[in-house]
Amino acid sequence: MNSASSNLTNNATAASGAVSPTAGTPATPAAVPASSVPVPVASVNTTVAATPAVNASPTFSPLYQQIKALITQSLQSGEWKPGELIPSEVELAGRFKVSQGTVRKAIDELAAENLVMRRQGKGTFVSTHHEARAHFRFLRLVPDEGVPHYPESKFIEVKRVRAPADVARLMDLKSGDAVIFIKRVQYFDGVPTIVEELWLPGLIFKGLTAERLVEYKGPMYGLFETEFGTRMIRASEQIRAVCADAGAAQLLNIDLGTPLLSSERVSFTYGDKPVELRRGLYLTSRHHYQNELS
Amino acid sequence: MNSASSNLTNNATAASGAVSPTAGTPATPAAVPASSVPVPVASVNTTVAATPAVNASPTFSPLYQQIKALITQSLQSGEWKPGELIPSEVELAGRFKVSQGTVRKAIDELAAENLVMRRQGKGTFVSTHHEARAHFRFLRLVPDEGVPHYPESKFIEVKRVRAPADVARLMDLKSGDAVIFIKRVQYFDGVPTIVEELWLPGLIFKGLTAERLVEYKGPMYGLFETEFGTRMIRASEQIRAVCADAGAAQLLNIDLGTPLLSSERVSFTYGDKPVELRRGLYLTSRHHYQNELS
DNA sequence: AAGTGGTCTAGACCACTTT
DNA sequence: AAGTGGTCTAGACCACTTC
Repeated sequence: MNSASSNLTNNATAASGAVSPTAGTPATPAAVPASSVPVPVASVNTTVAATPAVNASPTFSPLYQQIKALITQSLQSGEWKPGELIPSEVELAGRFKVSQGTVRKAIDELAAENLVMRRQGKGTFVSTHHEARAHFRFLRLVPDEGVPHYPESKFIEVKRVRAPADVARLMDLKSGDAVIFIKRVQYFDGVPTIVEELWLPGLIFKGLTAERLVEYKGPMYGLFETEFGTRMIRASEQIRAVCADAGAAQLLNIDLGTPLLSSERVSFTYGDKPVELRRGLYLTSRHHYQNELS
Repeated sequence: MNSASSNLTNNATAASGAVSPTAGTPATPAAVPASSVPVPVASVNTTVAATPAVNASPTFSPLYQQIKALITQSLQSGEWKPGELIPSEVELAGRFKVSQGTVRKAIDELAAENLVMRRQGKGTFVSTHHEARAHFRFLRLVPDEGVPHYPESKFIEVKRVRAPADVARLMDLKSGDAVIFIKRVQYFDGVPTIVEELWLPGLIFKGLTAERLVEYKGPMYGLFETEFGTRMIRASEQIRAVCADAGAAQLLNIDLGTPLLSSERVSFTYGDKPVELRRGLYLTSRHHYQNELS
């Protein structure tokens, strides 16, 4: 009988029990007033109430992971926009009915994944691609000598097309779905160094035109984030060495057959959803691809 | 008067004060018996007593960073060897006279840097290159199709030489210092795919011969770790596209001029000390260099 | 049952930023 | 002074592994 509510394996319940200086009522040990017990958004063994679909099965996940998911949802939904301040740890703890430490651990992971940035004394901010330090997160090509700086873009082509089979497969679309195709050349100090082709889902990037790309100053990912509400948060890249074909040779002003670094990159937004395919050819005679292994 | 010891900015002191249910002696609030106060290895604003050299200046560093440094020293000194179990968090907390939470945070970071591996219920182990999961930490070349597996090695040359200027510079040696030079070809499914040259400091790798390399089965880093007490913990890599020269073409059985991926990699051991220079040429017609950006 | 890491809470204080 | 994140402690309980 006193185990009436003990099947709640929620850690928070146990912890609240530790606050039990209210244990002056030995007669009804199980009769804890519901109102005095903090009600976390979820128990350890169940999914967060607000979580839509997906996890109907008994999913084991620590509280802080559930909080992390909730915060991520707010990021995804645009409740807090890139560059903005999110609520303080104390406030979030209150909202989710958990301790500050738990919120802290959730935010720690989000910061490690570059979704948010902490600044002591100021607060926690939503990461944005409109920042010097974010500019080279996905562009690893740096000059052999001198300081890295952002290249200039010249757009060769921007059009709406139907996705070829290989593109569709990589972007989780159906073959023939509408996509935006972009081709551009990038210059470092006036030297053409990168030629790349991009594919973006037409549905999300409706209204993306050559004009908007040209007039926009700054990294393309900044434009995507601000104008299309789509933020790239990670990418997977495959690199090869290839020979320059006629097209690349002309655009990069190099000899046919010059070795180029080929990169095929798929970028993902929240929920591991692929939202960009990028195929680039890098001239590596005065630049190199820098990678840190750990 | 009761602030007699408040100029001690050590957090531990403050926390110990919180244990003050011993506050039955209001007459002498500042007279806390020294023996009852845990004496951390260091205060927040000073360097750990055991730390040799380097930080004589007033160095600000959180306790857990100091603990992390102490643990790293024990790893470096070989007190706990690769693959071995390190003392439990509780034990380390006792040794360093800090709370388990502080040790925990220190180990969290070491685990994030792949220096140790935690296993719930078992303990924390020193990372080792003798493990399946470690094998591809530094080798990012994976087959376009099929499951990655470790290549076979064929050694072309192993000799003691004097370090050329460029090699010496990258490895923090003096030009002319003794180094071990290794040249080998690596095969995937019998297909020659990688030709690479390695330079290792002669002082550290004294006694490294072709025989020992050939007879040793498994990753070279495993051999280095076990036989020479030198563990690679991170590396910095520069990648380019180049054309196969005569030597590479012959070893890889390809046409002269075939595009190859060129990698120059410097590997570091504890204390960010460079201990290996590796220059590789990768054939990327059936393999690619895989990189995750985040 | 005992020991390990993993989670969660609560409360203190510190360092930094802004008002 | 007030608010934020950053550090540190203490203690509880959970999940997993081993004896």
